[in-house]
Amino acid sequence: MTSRDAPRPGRRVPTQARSRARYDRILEAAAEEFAARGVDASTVDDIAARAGTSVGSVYQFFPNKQALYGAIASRYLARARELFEHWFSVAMAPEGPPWEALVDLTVDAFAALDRDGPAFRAIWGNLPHAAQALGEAYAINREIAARVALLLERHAPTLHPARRDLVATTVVETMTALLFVAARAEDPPFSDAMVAEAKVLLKRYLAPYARGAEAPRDPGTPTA
Amino acid sequence: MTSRDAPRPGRRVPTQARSRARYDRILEAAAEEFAARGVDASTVDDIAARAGTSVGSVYQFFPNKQALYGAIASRYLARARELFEHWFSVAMAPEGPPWEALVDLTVDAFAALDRDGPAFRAIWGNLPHAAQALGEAYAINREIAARVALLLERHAPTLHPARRDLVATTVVETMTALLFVAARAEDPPFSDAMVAEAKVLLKRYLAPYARGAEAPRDPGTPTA
Amino acid sequence: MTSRDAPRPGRRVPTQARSRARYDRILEAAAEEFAARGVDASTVDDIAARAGTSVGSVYQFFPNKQALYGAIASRYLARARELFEHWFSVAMAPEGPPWEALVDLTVDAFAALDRDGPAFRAIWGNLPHAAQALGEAYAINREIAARVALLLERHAPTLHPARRDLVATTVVETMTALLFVAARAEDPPFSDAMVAEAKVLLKRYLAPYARGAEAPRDPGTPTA
Amino acid sequence: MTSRDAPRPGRRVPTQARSRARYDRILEAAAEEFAARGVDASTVDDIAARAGTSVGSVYQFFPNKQALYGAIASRYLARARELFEHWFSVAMAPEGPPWEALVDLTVDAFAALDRDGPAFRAIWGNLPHAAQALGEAYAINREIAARVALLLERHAPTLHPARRDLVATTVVETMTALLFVAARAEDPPFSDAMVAEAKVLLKRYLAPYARGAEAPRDPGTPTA
DNA sequence: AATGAATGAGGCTTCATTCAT
DNA sequence: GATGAATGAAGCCTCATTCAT
Repeated sequence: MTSRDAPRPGRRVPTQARSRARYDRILEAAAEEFAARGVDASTVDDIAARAGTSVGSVYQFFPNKQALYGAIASRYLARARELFEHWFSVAMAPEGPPWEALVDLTVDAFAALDRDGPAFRAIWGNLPHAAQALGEAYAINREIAARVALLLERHAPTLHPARRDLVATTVVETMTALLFVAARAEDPPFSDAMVAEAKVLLKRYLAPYARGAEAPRDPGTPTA
Repeated sequence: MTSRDAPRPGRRVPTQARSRARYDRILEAAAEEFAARGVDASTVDDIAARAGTSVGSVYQFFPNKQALYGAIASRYLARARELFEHWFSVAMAPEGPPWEALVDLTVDAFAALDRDGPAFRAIWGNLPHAAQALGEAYAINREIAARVALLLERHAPTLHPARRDLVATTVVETMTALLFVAARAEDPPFSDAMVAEAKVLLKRYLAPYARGAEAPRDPGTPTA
Repeated sequence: MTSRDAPRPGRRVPTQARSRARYDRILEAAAEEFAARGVDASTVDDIAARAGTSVGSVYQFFPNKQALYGAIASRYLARARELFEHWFSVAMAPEGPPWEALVDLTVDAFAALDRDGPAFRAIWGNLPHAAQALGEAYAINREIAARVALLLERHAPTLHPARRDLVATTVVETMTALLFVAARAEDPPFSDAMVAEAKVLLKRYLAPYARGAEAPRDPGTPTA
Repeated sequence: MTSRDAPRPGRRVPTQARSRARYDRILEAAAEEFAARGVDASTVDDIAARAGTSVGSVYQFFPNKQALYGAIASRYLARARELFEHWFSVAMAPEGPPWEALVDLTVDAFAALDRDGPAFRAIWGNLPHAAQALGEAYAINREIAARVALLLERHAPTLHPARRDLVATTVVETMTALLFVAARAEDPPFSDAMVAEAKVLLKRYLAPYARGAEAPRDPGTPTA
């Protein structure tokens, strides 16, 4: 992950490693600033200072402030994709876990992703910047929702495709919102409770869909 | 919170009809700008132009840009409070509606609130500014959640108080997130579907709690 | 020239006149800075300070630094055009002055133009900026040379058109260069002598062409 | 002016072949950049890249960017001096060429100097930098004009010394300006025509002075 | 000696806020 | 009160120069 192959012992990690470390520190600092004050209120100078470097170095790696947001988001997305790829295979296995377990696993996975740092808060608290930073029409949630829709296709096959997208969007937005609250909270027990409650909510919401049919008797299912 | 008379700090609330109209136009213009480009990217000049006035007039009514956000949020909150007051009395009536209807009514009421203009998007899309604008530790959602907790007290009396707050927060954040998506969508049918789905979700989530007990058999209820 | 029509006596010149004066002061200051240190070495802050205003005011009138150069050049060009228009009519008159007088008049006119301020030095000492400031392919000298070519058409009708452009260019570049030296010199007598010498040079150069034919015997005329 | 040995301030003049080549490449690259975009718009990085080295190497040889301009100008001047030295001796010879031939030779020599590379354009297109780079009060043209004055002393001995300087300056500025236009032109035939025209102009201008007296009847000679 | 990553001063420009009219 | 020109602090970004490798 760090360098390609083991350099001659005791040498030559320098520039590469130095650079890489600096890059990481900058990204981390940016995420912290973005999470704490918002993208717009964060200054590149402050980010550099927090990263222990100079503005110049920031611009060595990133063409502008937006690009910092973009890099953070991309990183996060890459990891999120990995996660999904993993749960996908798990979920697809002939003897895969029941869907409830899948919800638990997914929420936990995302919650873990969030805990890894302030990146999560930086991204979801500044979503309007995503479009600018990742290409005009791009939306992170859209991408994640598309993957959730695929899961639904397996676990709620009778759900009408159009409805499926609606449900996927609902799931993603809800999970995101609740995990965001959890991530923002200073109080760890509360965070944990929030994560747990998110699971409860999602499972109650999805249960009727997952039952294999659209649960005709459920009072909450719209007739239209 | 800000009493009607006694025009303290935030400059004076205009009385003359002319002024009042201008004040409203400014707030409306600000909400539109905030919703469209975000608070930070909106300039006071643009807001004034959109309102058909001059910067000077904006500063006649508002001490600074943040105050515009604050005023929009306050207005929104005031209306939300009214709504709650109303549903409260309805819900409290001896022969009040069943809780499911209450969910429908509330979601619809909020959805209507959103439709009244871009204020909703302006507020929820720029939440980080809420603290700055409304006082350091203030959070809109907290206030709304507190009122939801009161409703829960009536409809899910057996829910442990601590849990109640958690549930209230969950409900508010979820509803907010989903209505935000609905409000943001360009596509009206999708918006409507989203609102409908929000009701479904909330009802499925709350049903076990509302059943009068913590629904011991529900698989989603955490044991801890 | 200043305001369109006499305002009610004792009133309403204010804003208009104020603004206009500021605009002029800024342009003057810019010309001085550009002439003294070059466009690139001049800072907008210094220009504003020299003009007795703030940067903001500079940007109220000009979108960027280049535009200052552009405005100075345009102004100069407009006046130069006026001059030419004038000499044109004089030169075209049935009993117009002999061409030698025309050279004197033109050089004097331009020399006067230069004396009006540092604009001349600002422009000709920073010519490379002309293209950027006035539109990609634009060149001031080209425009002036084109007008000189018209004069040549009258006074040296036998000169081959292609040659005419060459001569016009030569005249303009030479006059410009010499007047530039004169304008740059701190020593007024030297400046005057330089201007006089420029006339001498141009007249000696043009005499053979003006004689009505290409002066076959002139040893300096190339055979090719 | 800067003696060849004794490598004082401006860092050391390289001796090793490798170094020498690099030094030359850097200077050439700098001249090209300066000619193409101007001194201020050229970055040291771009120069290094064009020279196929690194910034560090540039600073090995030159203490700062100005010094690059200075070195280019010095080099050019050195060659110009050589040229003059040569024509001097030619012109001084008992049976030297007539002055007209000398003009042709000189213009051609300078034109050749220009063609040797972009150095000429780099220097004359960025004259404001000459003072900074070569010492506060220094002016290249002054030095060249001084040498031309020496030639005049021989060929127009009756010219009053004060006048002589004026004429020398006029000659230098004119020649420079015209050759600059020629050097800048993309179109080779036009360049050649321009050079030819410059000879024509100079010969017509100098003829009366060279005739050995101040040509009393010449209409262009000022009486003052 | 060569390299190029790191530094940070400083320039351009924006825009919240003030204030003269 | 209303207007919008004026102000200037502050942010983004560039690039000359330094310095560790």
